[in-house]
Amino acid sequence: MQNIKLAVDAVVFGYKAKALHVLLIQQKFGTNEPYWALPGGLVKDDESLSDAVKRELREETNVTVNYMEQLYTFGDDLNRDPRNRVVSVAYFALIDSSKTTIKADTDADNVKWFTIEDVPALAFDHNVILDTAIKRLKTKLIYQPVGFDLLPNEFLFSDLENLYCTILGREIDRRNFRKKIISFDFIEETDKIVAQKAGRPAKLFRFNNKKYKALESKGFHFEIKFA
Amino acid sequence: MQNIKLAVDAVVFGYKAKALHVLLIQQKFGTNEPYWALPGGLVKDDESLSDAVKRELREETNVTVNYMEQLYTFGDDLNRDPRNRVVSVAYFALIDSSKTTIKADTDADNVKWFTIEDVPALAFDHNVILDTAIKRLKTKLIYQPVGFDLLPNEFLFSDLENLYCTILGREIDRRNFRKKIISFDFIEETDKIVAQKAGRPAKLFRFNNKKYKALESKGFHFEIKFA
DNA sequence: TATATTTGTGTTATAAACACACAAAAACAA
DNA sequence: TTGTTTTTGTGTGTTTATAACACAAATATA
Repeated sequence: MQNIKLAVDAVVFGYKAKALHVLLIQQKFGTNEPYWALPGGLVKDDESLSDAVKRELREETNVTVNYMEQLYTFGDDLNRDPRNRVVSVAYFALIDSSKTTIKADTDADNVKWFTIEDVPALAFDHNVILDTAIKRLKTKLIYQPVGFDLLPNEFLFSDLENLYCTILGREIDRRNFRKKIISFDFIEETDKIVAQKAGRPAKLFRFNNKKYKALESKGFHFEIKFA
Repeated sequence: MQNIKLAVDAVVFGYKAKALHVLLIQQKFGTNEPYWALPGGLVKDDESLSDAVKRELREETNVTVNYMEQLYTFGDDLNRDPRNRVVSVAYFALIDSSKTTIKADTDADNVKWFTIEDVPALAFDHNVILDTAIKRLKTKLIYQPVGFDLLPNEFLFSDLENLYCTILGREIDRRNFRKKIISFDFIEETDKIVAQKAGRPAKLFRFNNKKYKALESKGFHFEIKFA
């Protein structure tokens, strides 16, 4: 008779104030020390894995995500949860944080965005899960147009560029970046222009997912590489 | 009280007779219809996921793999196993089939290599798992030097080329392919020359994993693309 | 010794990536 | 109102990588 518990955890990324953020929760456990942790919990018997993540995210953080995929299943460390043998299927999610208001709900005590640099020591092996997710995000940014899932529908070029710079952690040439992105047919220039804090006002752009999907099905491969 | 079983399954690829093969088993289940299936089974309480796969592979097929990584966790279909709720963590493995002799062992009835084209209807959702693994193999061939894990230590260029052609399912230019591969510092020419069935004898080449790892850690990115 | 088969090799053309600097539009301060 | 600061917007030449392409060398076999 097997006695292994199955859980799901979610790494939810958002991009605010020119920095990559991750969504963490602090659960109330009686008088236990209040570790921060990734949102997640045990899977129910009659529930799919992806439904379980969505339910936990709803219950604990009240967010809905733009993009989600399975990340990795953590089950090699037998004591990752000291109480039980728990295997966790981790998910990777992206969110437009500008249109989301997080709130503590039923079983969570506290929900908060942390910039990646300020993430504290987390419960269980959640720092390892987070590191895995950050690596995945970096490679996905290059090979798939997931950056747009971290931004509002209509975005400034400078925000997109800054997102790539800060997440990948390197300088990029503004002109070459812009040239490349604009060469994609699924990037649309709107006729809206917004004022900045200082300097010349900027155009808003839009990512057309329908056009992207059409191109992708014709064999197009998104890729953004820079030195 | 949760009642979900946790299993592991392995998709083991081999390359023989100029074709991609996968290792399947047929278990004895009393008088049940003998479906072919991926090697795998339930995880033990005191065993890591990767140990579980290795154990099942040893017990059921007696192979040791060159390369293994976690593939995906299948747990969205609640009835993928009609008997119980079973969530399976699938692994992806590569093997040099020339130096491996498979054999039926303790709890397996029958073990066999199938070419990808000849794979029958498998047990559970194993055809879905296999398809996922094939996709993963195709992308890994392009971005990581895993092709060498399907070949003997010392291999013919024509075998490597044929491996890429058949797995990716497209023609490649022999001269450009060779030029590219040889340009990598981790490909070594041996001084061995072997006779062919017909035609000019060919040199043996070797993949130097140590050199590859050194380059990789310096930021080198393997990539093979062809039109 | 001629024929079939497989290995081995170079060059040119085309496309993509890289490096690089200045003008335009606005806000703010003097 | 003028100049200073800040941010957006744009083009070209250089270098590197990919793409296309054909014939000679070495062996086995008829």
